[in-house]
Formats: sequence, C-alpha cells, structure tokens
Amino acid sequence: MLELRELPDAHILKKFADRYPDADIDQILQFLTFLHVATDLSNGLDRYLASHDLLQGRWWVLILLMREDDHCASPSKLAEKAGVSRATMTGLIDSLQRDKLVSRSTSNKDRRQTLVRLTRAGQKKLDDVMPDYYRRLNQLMSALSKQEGDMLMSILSKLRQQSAVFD
Amino acid sequence: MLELRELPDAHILKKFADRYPDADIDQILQFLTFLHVATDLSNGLDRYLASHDLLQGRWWVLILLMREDDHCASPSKLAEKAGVSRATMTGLIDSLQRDKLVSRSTSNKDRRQTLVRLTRAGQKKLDDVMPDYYRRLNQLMSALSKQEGDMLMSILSKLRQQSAVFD
DNA sequence: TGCAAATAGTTAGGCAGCTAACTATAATGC
DNA sequence: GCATTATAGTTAGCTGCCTAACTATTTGCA
Repeated sequence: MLELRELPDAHILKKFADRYPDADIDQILQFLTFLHVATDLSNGLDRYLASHDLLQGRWWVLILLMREDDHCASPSKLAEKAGVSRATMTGLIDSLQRDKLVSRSTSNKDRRQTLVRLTRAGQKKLDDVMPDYYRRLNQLMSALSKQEGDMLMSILSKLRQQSAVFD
Repeated sequence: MLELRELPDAHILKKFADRYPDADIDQILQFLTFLHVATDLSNGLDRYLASHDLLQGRWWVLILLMREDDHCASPSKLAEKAGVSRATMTGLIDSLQRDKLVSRSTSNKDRRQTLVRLTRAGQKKLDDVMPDYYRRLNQLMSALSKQEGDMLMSILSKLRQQSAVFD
C-alpha cells in the first residue's frame, strides 16, 4: 500500500474539483487519510517484526499455526486464512522452514497433502514477539476511548459493506 | 499489506490472552479489523486502477504531476511526495515513459536533475480514470454520515499521533 | 582554485506478492 | 476399471517495493 506523504491542500483539491465535478473534498480527504494512517501502522508493524527477523506474512503463518490445537495445518488452509495465493504460501513456508520455525511432512491419508507444523523454535519466536507486540498495541489503541473504539468498529463495518464499490 | 481473511474468534483470542496476559481482546480486534478493511479498500482501488492499466504507484505519479502548475516535477520530489524510494520512482517513471504518459528531460540549470512532465496522453489517462474514481469514492464514503466522517478523521488523527509505538 | 562533500539519478540484487502452467495424487463416473 | 476431472503443492516468470552501491554533477570551503 502506498505511503502518501503529502495529502492535498485546499488549493489543489479545488483544482481537481474544478476539472472533475464529482470530486467531494471531504470524502477524498477521509479516504486518503484512512489509507495513509493504515499504511503507516502497517509499515510500523513490519519494522517491529523485522527486528525479530519476521514480516507480516511469516508472522501471520506462525500465528495461524499456533491457533490450531495440534499446531498443524496444510499450506492451502494457511494460504486461504492468510489471504495470499498458494504460490506465495509455498515461499513463506520455504523461508520459515529454512529458519527452522516450521516443519513439513506428507500426510498419510492423502499423499497430495503436506502438513506444516509449528516447531518448538517457532513457538519460542512467538513467545519472544507477542508480549511486546501486545504491549505496543495497547499503547496505540489506548489513544482511543471506549466509545471511540466502538465507533471505529461501527465505521469500519459500514466501510467494509461497501468494499465492492471498486469492482 | 496482508489481507487477513480470518479474524480470530473468541475461543482463539482467549487462548492467546491466556498465554500472553498483556493481550487486550477488544484492542486486537479493532487493530486487525482496521488493517483488514484498509487492505480490502486498497486492493479494491488497485483492481479498479488495473482496469485502466495503472496501479497506485503509477496513478499517484500522474496525480502529483497534474497538481503542479507546469505539470513538471523532479524524480526526487515525486519520490518524496509519493513516499517511495528514489529507486522505486525511477522504475515507476520508466514504466510511465514506456506508456508515453510522462516524458523525461534534463534540466538546463542543474544537469544532475531530470524533469518529468505529464504528457497529453497522461492527462487524458487521468481524465479517463478520475471521474469514475470520484463517483465510486462518493458511493463508498456516503456509507458514513457527516458526523461519522468527522469522527473518523478525529480517530485517525489520534492513531496517527501514536504511529511511533512500533519503533 | 581545486578538492572534498553533498546531491540527483540509476543500477544491482533481494523480498514478497501475483498468475499461469506444471506434477503428483485422489475422486468420479461411464 | 480406466479415463476424466479435481485437488494439493510447486515452479517459473512478472511486478513493485526496498537498500546499498555506483556515476555524474554541483557546491562549498581552505
């Protein structure tokens, strides 16, 4: 996602609104600011994870595995839950396996299927990363009151319902 | 940014909260939902732009050039305003120049400097893309009342002030 | 004035995402 | 019961992002 460092000022917005009459300045600012802040936070999270040799993709795979009672899942399930293609998941698992944070084995029931398992080192990596992550998240979200947090969830829900507008 | 397709349910959140006492379930849900919706919208925008042979990076360069009164800017200024590295901007300009949407020329005053100019075809591309973009944006943001829009901006501003929490 | 430092842009190489095409295995149905 | 179809995973090749290193040019100061 793009890190728009310079949101338009009133002069520029007017220039665009003159050429494109459908432009609504308040809506544009709300949308761009929304993407801007989300990108900032996402990049910040990546910087934090990078200090532990992770990025969101690899980190998310570890978390998805820890969610499972037996700490196991197939690559396709992981791809689906993480929202990436199976090809991308292959690469993520390759790199996690290189770092010995997960292991691969072939299923006996269905020999097409691979089982990915969180290793002891993978669990330790999460135990290193998560407490500090939650403390930082707490600091971040404490900027909002209980009421603002509820309001945010309500607004996000309304925006999500419109997510097909670009299709 | 990751498209987390499966947000945690109450059972999973409890499992994590048990192992990591600093986890605050409401805060985690707010944060993940925020990133999730933003990613959805960003991907949607990219899909729309892709139907016009653009993506956010290339599109943003055209917009930044149109903002300028002479439709010109240097690669470093563009990189700074778009929030990408100068190396990335070189690639974006290369690809826009291949499509004849921008042109390059060397500055006379400072022969280190390149001037990137929006071509007539580049302006036409924006005239193709922007009206429909603004109409879709209008549909998206009309899901929020005036009051909700103001609230969103206030919430985003508070979150942005915390954006260093991950450093 | 001439050399060191700063600046503008590009190139090289890496990573993480994608789609499309491929291999191996399993399921289905005539 | 064998051929077709579907499914799981990987590979190949593309894109756009990054940092670090490089070239060319300008600036600044001793």
